[in-house]
Amino acid sequence: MPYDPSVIEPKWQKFWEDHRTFETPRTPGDRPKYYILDMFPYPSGAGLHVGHGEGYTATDILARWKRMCGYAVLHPMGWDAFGLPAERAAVREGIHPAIITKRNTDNFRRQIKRLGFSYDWSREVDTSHADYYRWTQWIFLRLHERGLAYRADVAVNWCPALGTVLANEEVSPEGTYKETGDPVERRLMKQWMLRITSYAERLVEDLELVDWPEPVKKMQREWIGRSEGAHIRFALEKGEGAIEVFTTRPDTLLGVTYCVVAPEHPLLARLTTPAQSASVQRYVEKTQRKSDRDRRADSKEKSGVFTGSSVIHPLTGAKIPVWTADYVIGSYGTGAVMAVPAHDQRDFEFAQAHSLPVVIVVRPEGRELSPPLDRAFEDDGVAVASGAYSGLKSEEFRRRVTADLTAAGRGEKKVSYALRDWLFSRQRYWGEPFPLVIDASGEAIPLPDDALPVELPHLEEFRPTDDGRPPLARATEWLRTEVPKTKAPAERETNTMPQWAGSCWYYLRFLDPKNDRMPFDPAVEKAWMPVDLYVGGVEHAVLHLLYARFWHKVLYDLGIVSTKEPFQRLFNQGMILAPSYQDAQGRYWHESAIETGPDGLRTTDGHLPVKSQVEKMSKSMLNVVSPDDVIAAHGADAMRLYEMFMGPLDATKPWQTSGIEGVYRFLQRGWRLMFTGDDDRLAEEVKDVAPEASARRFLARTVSGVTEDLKHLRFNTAIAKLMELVNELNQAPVRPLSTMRTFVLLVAPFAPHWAEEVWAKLGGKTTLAYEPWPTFDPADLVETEVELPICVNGKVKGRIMVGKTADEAQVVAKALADPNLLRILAGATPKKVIFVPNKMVNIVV
RNA sequence: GCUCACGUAGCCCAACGGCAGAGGCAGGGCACUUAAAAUGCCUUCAGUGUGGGUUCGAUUCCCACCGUGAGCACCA
Repeated sequence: MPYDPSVIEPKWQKFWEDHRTFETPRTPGDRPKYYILDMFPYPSGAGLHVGHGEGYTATDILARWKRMCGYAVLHPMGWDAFGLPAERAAVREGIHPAIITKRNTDNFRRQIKRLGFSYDWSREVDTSHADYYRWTQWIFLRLHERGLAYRADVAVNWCPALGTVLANEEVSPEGTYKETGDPVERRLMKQWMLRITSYAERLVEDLELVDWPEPVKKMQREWIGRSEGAHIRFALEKGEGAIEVFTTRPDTLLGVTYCVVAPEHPLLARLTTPAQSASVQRYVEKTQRKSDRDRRADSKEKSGVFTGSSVIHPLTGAKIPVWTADYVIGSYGTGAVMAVPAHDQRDFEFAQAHSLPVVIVVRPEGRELSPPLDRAFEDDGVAVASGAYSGLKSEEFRRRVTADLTAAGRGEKKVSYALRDWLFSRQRYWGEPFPLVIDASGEAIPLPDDALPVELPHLEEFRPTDDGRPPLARATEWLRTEVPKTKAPAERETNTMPQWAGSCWYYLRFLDPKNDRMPFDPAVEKAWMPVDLYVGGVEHAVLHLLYARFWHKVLYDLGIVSTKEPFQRLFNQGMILAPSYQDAQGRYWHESAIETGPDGLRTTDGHLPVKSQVEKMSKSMLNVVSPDDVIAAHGADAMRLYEMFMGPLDATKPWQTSGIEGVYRFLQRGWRLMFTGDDDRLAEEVKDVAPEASARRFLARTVSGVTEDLKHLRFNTAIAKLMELVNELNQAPVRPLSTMRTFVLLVAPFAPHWAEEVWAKLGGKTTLAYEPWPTFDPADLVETEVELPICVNGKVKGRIMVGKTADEAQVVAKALADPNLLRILAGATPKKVIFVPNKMVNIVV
């Protein structure tokens, strides 16, 4: 039988399933553990795409390799199954989201299984099942007990198109929902919040503990936005109280020429004088109407109005006018700033626009700064015109003035974060219900643990109610309940948790997925955590990874997890793009409708000229590659190999349908190395003999190279080395059986079905999944002789063979004796000779 | 606007600062075949985006610019 993936792949998938080949014991026992995790998918209606396949293939290769290296490998898969798309499909199709979700997860499972991944399916979890979200609710109660969950009237990101609010992290800089591009507006609503800000410091600090890509750490640091500075109080000129500002530059305190409060600032009304009342009110209203997007777009012109009031400078006692302007953000710092136009570009622009004075109080070291400035000088330097502080360097100034203000009770050192609390409720049906009730007075009362799960009631209609309440308000029976202790009437919360909730802890549930007494057994947690390698797309750099880290730290504080961080090593696979074809009208054509004409690419039908470009895969661009089609044509093993062979795992790279031919041929050639004809006859060249020295060395190099590449996730070069080995063996008159066995084991993690089948044909009695990974004799890697290039002035002019241990004198003597080199040197005396052992000789004349 | 990553044959991609090519696709030739496909063998193809610098020697390190991609964007 020739190599036929459509026969052997289902056969081995069934074998693995029947024999529970990849079920993992409850704890690793005395073997070293390796927890390798994929970011579990949201099972969309579109099915698996090749981008999923890339990450899952990479982790599967590593999982299989680690098993062969003797590790206890935990490699689970599950479904992030709550979410908006299923709910929208439910409205559209009139089918319950649970049914749609089941349909989608069934399809995903089928597609994933068809790729032959070695997941332990007995640990599968689904975040939308009550036996899972029961524990999501349980964790919420722990958050609530610790004061980390609270309800507040907050200005939220309301998305009218979706009919729900969104977290800050879900809104793009343009003021749209990141997923769909629908516009988002500001609205004041009572919402559940999680106090992630109280973990801000640790979320920054503990990034030091993990082995993550630097860009991801950077994005998290920037999102958290830690900055050190001071709070300084400017007393109101009239009446009690003060404006408190946050600044990172207390050393510019003497350069303050005005203060600004945000239009949302609580003191604004008190500050506004009757004479200014009308213009301030007009300004505030104008600002409120502006979306975030407009506010940002208008950022070039610094608008604002004078309040009519002044505050007292905490050091000089001078009167400082107070303005309100929308360039100051109400929700950051204290919502008020001291403006130093000479040393802050934004303040400078505002001062220019409104003819406010500019006072220079810092000059660059070794240089004077003279007015008028054409822009702010924002660097550190030396203080000038700052009374007793004059002459101090900025750093020293900051320390001293902060201490002085503290002593005077007018300020103190302060760290500020850009991170805001996490908006944790959504006006949706298809999410986790909150485990609490709201009594007649409007107070939220948590339910006891034994009341969990609070199950989602069945609904037929998933749109918001006519009076604008969330879909759950339609479940009138479910809604009416009582306070558990007092039996007083109460209502359930009609909001649900956001999609991120379930994915915040799924990696822990995988450890003990069937446990019905607790989320997971702490003993099991200790044995497996942390996740050793977590692979997924970089799009989750801030959202999911920040939220999960936050929950994990809360669980750590509760003493139910043993590690500070959940994911020790993170790897982001690159995006896979695909060529798309567009005619002059901008219409897209599928690759199959394109041919090469005399003047370039054109459509086969009608011969319209088209241009091709490489873009993100998308339905509308007709360039989506489906794993089902690829598998049907070339099999899962070829698909796996090609996904890895395209290029480095972290690179963005284009899918080329023709590229898969190469790896498919590799599998066929590998097969034919061992078997000929239509029966299972061994090829004549395969003999049970010991390999010759040179063949042994080649194999040792391959084993060593592939092993090294696997360590560093360099799958593309590992596969290239296996191809080299096939090319080499193909030429060889004799193919020792032991060499062929080693070859098969090396291929096994990459193309497991192929490898199992060949292994069995070569006499294997059972799966090779736990066969020891091939080793080699290091002596075989040592070359006794090497060919050295001889350079003259850096250019290669010849090459000589020398012994590996030859010293400089020997090598140079041999080089200078080379007739060709003698001719090139033409009697010139070498000025200098550079000798790099085993690398090269460079003669400089 | 700011930050980061990446630019190597027609294409995808390799090369501890040391011979630019490991591998694959596509192209060409030959063999097998009545023919084609498949297969096997052989083979063409770049001097590394541009301009400087460091070095005996640069695809690799540094600077500037161009191009592509990603992230951030009044955070005081």
